[in-house]
Amino acid sequence: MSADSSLTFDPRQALEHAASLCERRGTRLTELRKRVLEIIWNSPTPLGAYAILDVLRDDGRQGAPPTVYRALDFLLEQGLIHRLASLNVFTGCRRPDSFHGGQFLICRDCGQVDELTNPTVEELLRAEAACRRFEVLSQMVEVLGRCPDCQRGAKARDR
Amino acid sequence: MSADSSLTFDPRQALEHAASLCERRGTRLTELRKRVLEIIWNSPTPLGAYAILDVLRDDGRQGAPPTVYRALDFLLEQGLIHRLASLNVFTGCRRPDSFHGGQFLICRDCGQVDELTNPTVEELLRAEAACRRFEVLSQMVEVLGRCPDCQRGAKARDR
DNA sequence: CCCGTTATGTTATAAAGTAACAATTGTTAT
DNA sequence: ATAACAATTGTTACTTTATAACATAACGGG
Ligand SMILES: [Zn+2]
Ligand SMILES: [Zn+2]
Ligand SMILES: [Zn+2]
Ligand SMILES: [Zn+2]
Repeated sequence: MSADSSLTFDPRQALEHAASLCERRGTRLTELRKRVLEIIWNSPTPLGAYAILDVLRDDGRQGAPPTVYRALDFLLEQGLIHRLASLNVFTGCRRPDSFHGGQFLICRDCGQVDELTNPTVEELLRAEAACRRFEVLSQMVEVLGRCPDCQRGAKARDR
Repeated sequence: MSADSSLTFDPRQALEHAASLCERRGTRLTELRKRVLEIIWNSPTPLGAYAILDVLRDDGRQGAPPTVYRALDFLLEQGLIHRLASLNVFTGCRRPDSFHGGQFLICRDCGQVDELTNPTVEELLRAEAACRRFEVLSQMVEVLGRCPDCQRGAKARDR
């Protein structure tokens, strides 16, 4: 196990990282986009677009659905967030440097999410695609289940 | 490469297979549910719930969204179809005998879908989950890209 | 400063999914 | 048979998620 400086875990670090990434790329992480990213990182569980919109409105900012969806589109393009299609929610990417398909463990009960980055899975899928002459554009892996905490909770209740 | 009698590719076979499966399980593949499954299998590309509803109405049958969603829920429970979360569509399962997480190659351009059943991918994900003490309930792999046909089409247009 | 580009504000609407209750059909036990 | 119960389907109304279309504002190079 080696430390990996590119792994982001806390909001502040993620935002700084995102800012420098966008600068390097010549893309514009505007105030709105940065704020949406911050809202996502500040949440313990992934948020839906309308939940993000609610927070923006609490900020006092005007906004309608397109405001949020456009910011989300940008962040998705930049690989700064992932979309969990099975739940219609968005979560911050912990490895925004390298574009990659998302791999997630999603807790059915508490909604918490753990991002995997298993290169073997990605390669296996690429290989499967290649032998079918299928050109891969993006990959999405979503594993639904129960996190350790929620398993304990359920067991405790069983007694 | 060995032939596998449990692989279904055409609607008629899939329906027969589904009927016998449900009979063995003591679950009821009613006319409505069977018809929804047939509609899904008859379509060259996965269908959304409302597209299925349109076909039902063409049949002359009454129906509202819940009619379709309930039938879809049943078919999902029985493992007779999969839901592609990234597109909000449903597709017939080619291996309904063994419950499994879905693994799909989805063509961005024509919408056609190829179902993979790579046990190594499933095992790898289970292993990743296990070493995080995460209890797996279901898996979903969606690879978005371009099928061979659509690659050729795009190339032809490039000339 | 001017002008083209990009980003955001705004209104309205489409698409996907569900809650709640009524009516019907199927099943089981007298 | 028929009453009682369970499962399925019909029906109405609604919530949530996402996008289209157009107006306004901010940015950035000459
Ligand atoms: Zn990521
Ligand atoms: Zn949990
Ligand atoms: Zn399947
Ligand atoms: Zn195609």
